[in-house]
Amino acid sequence: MRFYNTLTKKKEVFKPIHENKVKIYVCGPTVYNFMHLGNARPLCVFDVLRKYLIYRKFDVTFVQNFTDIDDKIIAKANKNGVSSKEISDLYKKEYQKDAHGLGVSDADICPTATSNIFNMIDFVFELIKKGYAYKTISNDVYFRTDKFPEYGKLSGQSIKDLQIGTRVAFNEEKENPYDFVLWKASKLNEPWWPSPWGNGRPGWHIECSAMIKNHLGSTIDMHCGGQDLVFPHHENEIAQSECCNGKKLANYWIHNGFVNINDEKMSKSLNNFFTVRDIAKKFGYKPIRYLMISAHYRTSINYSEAVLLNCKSALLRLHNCRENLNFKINSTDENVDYNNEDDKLKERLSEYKIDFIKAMDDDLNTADALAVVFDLTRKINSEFLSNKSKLFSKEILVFSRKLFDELCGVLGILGSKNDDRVLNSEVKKLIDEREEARRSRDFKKSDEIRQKLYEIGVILEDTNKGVNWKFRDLI
RNA sequence: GGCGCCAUAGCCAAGUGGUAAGGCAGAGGUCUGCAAAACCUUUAUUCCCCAGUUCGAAUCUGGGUGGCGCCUCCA
Repeated sequence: MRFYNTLTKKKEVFKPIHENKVKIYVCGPTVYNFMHLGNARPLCVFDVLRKYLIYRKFDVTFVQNFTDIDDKIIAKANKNGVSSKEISDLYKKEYQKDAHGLGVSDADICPTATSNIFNMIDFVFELIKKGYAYKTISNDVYFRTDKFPEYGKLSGQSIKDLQIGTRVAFNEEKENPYDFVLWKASKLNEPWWPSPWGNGRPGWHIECSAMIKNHLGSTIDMHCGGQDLVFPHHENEIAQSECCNGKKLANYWIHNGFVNINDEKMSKSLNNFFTVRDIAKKFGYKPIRYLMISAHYRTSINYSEAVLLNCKSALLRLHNCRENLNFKINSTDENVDYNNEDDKLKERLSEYKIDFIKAMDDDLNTADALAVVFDLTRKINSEFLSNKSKLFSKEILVFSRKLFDELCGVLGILGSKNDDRVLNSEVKKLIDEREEARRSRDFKKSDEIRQKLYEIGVILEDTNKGVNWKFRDLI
């Protein structure tokens, strides 16, 4: 298994610190608004990473934080005349709703910044003690970047060249323009916590460093996040953590690409963002997840309605395969014997799993893995589900379904199964009525009922084994 | 100014030295009462352009062109 490591700028063989245990930290959202499509990218991508590692029998501890204290939260709270906590609690809840819709599993630990304040204070205290940080006359605390010679090793930036840049705010209290804030002295109308440097609140970068140390320890296996976090956020995390702990922060740094609109980064500041909630209302959650993994995680993807509809169609093919296979299993006689042919078929089917793993092992190539899933779909359709296909034992059919579910499960792309829901009696009656009309060759009536059912949300397909029905809204 | 990424069919997208995966859309056929779903066939002599290296280049090197990102909060 190999991953592209931002730190070394090459694909590396993945080797966890402790045999088969993997500690992962993902930078989570600042909760001051609904999740937008850009936020959904790392969420889906790293959820697939996690599911894949678990699939490959790793013991994964997955931590994703919530930044619940921040300028934007405070600004929104003050604007709405409520507390910061009310804002962050609300959007945290809404974030989780969308995350679940996207098929994302809850992290093993999802700490909030405000529940780790004391760890942050300890962390800053330690940095000051070791000479890596200093307090200003305004009671802010800054990190001393020039005390860490390796500063810039993740992003490939050197402080010297950065100083040519024009975008850094001038602050005469700082020893060096690139020193970054660890602790902010309390201002009017802001939440604060007591500290050795006076009342205040933590800076953004220190939150992650402290939460990692608290929940995962000094060194973790993987640190993940969006490409825009490489500099300065992750660079600063490295500086803080490695100076404080004297140990490497993370062995593998994994960064996802952006979601673009017309080739431009989707962001709140550009005001070109779409919320996941709005898109899901229109197209459902599953096509969004599909879109996020349809390309390799490090490339940028463009969002448009046309592309999302494309994803929905692709997903429909997979969904049909599973539901048709299910129908086939439910309508297959128990007394068809398993035979040698089935053994050979099992072997051939297992090759798809090998290809899937090969794709995923190569820096989580979900696009290639999807191609394997589609190849398997064609195999299942042509082998078992075509009109000409012969009789198969239930065992081999169930084997195929298990394999199919297994691969789709790692990617998290398929929604609930048809049989997770039951038809109500009125719909059942209509289906029977249509069958009756069809048997007596009253096609006008049977087509009318079929159309009516379609409008209610049930699709009927006539097969040689009887009528196969599907819910229309499962994707 | 510094650092970095990208360009493959109508659209989305793998492939990164051995002769262009997969999906959507399109065309033709099979099946069906008609559908739907599915299957079969078909859809890039060519990978932004130019030059070079090589027996061989979408893939490597150099030079262009076009687009984007980070260096300020950001996924």
